Amino acid sequence: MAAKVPDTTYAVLGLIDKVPGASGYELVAVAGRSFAHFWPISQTLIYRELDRLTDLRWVARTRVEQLHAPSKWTYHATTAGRQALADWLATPTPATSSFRSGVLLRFFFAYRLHPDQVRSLLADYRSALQTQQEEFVAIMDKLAAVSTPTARAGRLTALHGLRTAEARLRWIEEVEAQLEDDS
Amino acid sequence: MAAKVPDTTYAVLGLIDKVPGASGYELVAVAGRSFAHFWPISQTLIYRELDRLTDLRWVARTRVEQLHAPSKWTYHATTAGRQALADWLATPTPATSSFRSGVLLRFFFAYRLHPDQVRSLLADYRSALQTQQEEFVAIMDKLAAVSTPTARAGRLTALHGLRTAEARLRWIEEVEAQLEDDS
DNA sequence: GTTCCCATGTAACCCGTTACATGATTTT
DNA sequence: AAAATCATGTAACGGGTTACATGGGAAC
Repeated sequence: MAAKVPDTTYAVLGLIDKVPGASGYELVAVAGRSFAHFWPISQTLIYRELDRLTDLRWVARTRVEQLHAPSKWTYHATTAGRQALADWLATPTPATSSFRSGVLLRFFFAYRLHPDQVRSLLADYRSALQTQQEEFVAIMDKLAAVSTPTARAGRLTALHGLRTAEARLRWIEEVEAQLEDDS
Repeated sequence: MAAKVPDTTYAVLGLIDKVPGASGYELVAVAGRSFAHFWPISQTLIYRELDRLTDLRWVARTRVEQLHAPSKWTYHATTAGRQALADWLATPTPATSSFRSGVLLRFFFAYRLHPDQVRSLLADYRSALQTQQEEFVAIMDKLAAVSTPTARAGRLTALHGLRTAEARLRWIEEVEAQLEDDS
C-alpha cells in the first residue's frame, strides 16, 4: 500500500512521533527550530499535511479546550502511522538532495559583471555563510549537554551544515585568491 | 520596470546570451551540462521560459529549416535582454540557496532505525557523494585547458560542488566514528 | 528494423509560497 | 494602548515535475 505522499508528509509525521501531543501551532515552531535547515516548510503547508495525515489515519487528533488560550488540536501518531514512518525510513533513499543556489547562478554569468561586482557578490555570500555558521554552532552548543538520541541527531545534522558552510567559506578564499592573480 | 520573473527565466536568458543561436533542444542539453548542478531545470520548463522570454522581447527567435533534421527555432538575446540580464546580476542576491536533503531528513528520524540501517543510510549517501565528486572532477578536467571567462566560471562552480562534497564525505567519517564509539 | 538522435510541444498535477483573516489572552 | 503569543485557517498563485505525443532521419 504505502500511499504515495511527498517526503514532507513523513517529515511532519516524524515530528508528531517525536513530539507527541503537540498542537499544529507548536509543530510549526518545532519544525522551524529542528529540521528547517535541511527541510524548510511553511506554516500553511504543515497545517495541510496535518489534515492529510489525519485523513490517512496515520495520526489522530484530539480537541483540547483551554482556559487561558484558544482551543487546540493535539496530535499523536497511530500504530499505522508509526509503521508508515518505519517503512519510509527503511526504503532506499533516492539521493535527491535538491540544491538551488542563486549565488552560484549569478556567479556563473559573472563575465557580464565588473570585477568589483563579482567581489561584492562573494562578500555577500561570505556573510550569509558566516551567519549560517553561527546558527549551526548555536544549535550544537544548545544540544551539547543533552544525550538523548533525538538531541544527537540534531547535533549531527547541524554538524553537517557547519562542515558544509566551512568548506564553502574556504572556497571563497580560493576564488578570491585566483581573482587577485590576474588583475 | 524589470518585470518580476523567477530566477529561472534569467538562467535561460543567460544561457542564450552565452550560447547565441542555439535551439531549444540544444539549450536543454547545455543546461544539463552546465548549471544543472546548482540550478536544475527540466526540458518542459526551458521551453516555457523560451516562450516567456520571446514574449518579453528579451530574446528573438528565428526559424531555421534543415535538410537532414526537423526545423528548429534559434534564439539570441536582444539589447533589452542583455540589459535585463545585467540589471538582474547587479541587484543584491537574496541569499536563498534552497537546500532540501532527503538523507538528512531520514537521518533526523534515525532513532526509529536499527543501527545497521543507519549505517547503510550513510553508505548510500557516501556513494552518492562520491559519484558527485567524480562528476565535478570530470567537469574541471574538461575545462582545465580552456581559458575563457565562461570556462573559468564553470570550473569555479564545479570546484564549489567538489569542496562541498568533500566536506560532506568527511562528515560521514566523523559520524561513523561517533557511532562506533557507543556500540 | 529497431533504436537513437533531433526537435517541439501538450496536459495535468501538486507542492510550496505569500498574503491575509480572526480573535482571545497575556505581557510590555 | 500596543504588541506579542496562542491557535487555526482560507485564497490565490505559480513554479516545477512527470508523462506522453509526434515524426522524420540516421545509425547499428
